[in-house]
Amino acid sequence: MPRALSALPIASPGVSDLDTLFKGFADPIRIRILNLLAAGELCVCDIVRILDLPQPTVSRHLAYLRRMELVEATRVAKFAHYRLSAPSHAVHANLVACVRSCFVGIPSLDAERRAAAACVARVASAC
Amino acid sequence: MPRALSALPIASPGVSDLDTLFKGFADPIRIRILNLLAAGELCVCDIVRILDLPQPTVSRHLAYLRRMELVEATRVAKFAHYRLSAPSHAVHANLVACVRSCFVGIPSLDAERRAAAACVARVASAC
DNA sequence: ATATTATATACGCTGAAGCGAATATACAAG
DNA sequence: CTTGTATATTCGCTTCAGCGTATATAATAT
Repeated sequence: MPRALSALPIASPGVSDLDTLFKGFADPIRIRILNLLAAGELCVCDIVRILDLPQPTVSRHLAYLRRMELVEATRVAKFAHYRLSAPSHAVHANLVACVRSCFVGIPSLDAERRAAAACVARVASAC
Repeated sequence: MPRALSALPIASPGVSDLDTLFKGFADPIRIRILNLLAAGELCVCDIVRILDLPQPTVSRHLAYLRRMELVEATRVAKFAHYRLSAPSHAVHANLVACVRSCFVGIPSLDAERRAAAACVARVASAC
């Protein structure tokens, strides 16, 4: 009796999956957004405020990241809450881990990640 | 007496360095080329043969990777020998490590890397 | 209903990247 | 010098991504 394939986690990606993944990271604004989301779930207005960018710019990049399946969103009342998706394969997992480890020590990213963490800390309520 | 900064290796990159780095990986052909070079130094004709792509296409992507400082080349007689550059910071190092570890198990990349390794093995001589 | 806040999308434009085909350069061999 | 092999670059073209502006949608409040 053959073993069932494991449900979701970690399949073998094709080259085009890798391409998609790296393209998701291949923009300075998206790098900054992914760095923020490494601190936890944020709504669009938090990201706009922390990165100090026009809202349509942020929304467009978030839509791009959603298409690449690098982030997920849920709507809670007026707010769209974005978070990093669970990695779908080893390379994806590695890149997310890299955001959490290798990005530390880069001053501008450190500052933005701290601001995001403060936002996440003010949990459910205002922000 | 303050400690001297270590010579070349591992400085703190800016966001635009990260952007440059990820853009280098953000193309299926470049992913395949970087995967080949993980096996060792190769000349352009090897890469052309293994990937079965037009030579100008390969040369153009190699030029791109050179500009991004992801690869280096030395000319030996008629042949341009390409290899991965030494990582210039932690994120770069992480990505190169990812090529060597996470790319393993992806069938098409495995096959191409094996072909490259065979090429590298036929060391100095023909190939 | 109207206004306000949050978010997403469409439009027109610009710039960069990719391709195939052709051409240029570099070197070796005859 | 001519030929042949290896590599790089240029050209014209197309596609895509990014931007700012404006507009659409969604939910809440008045």
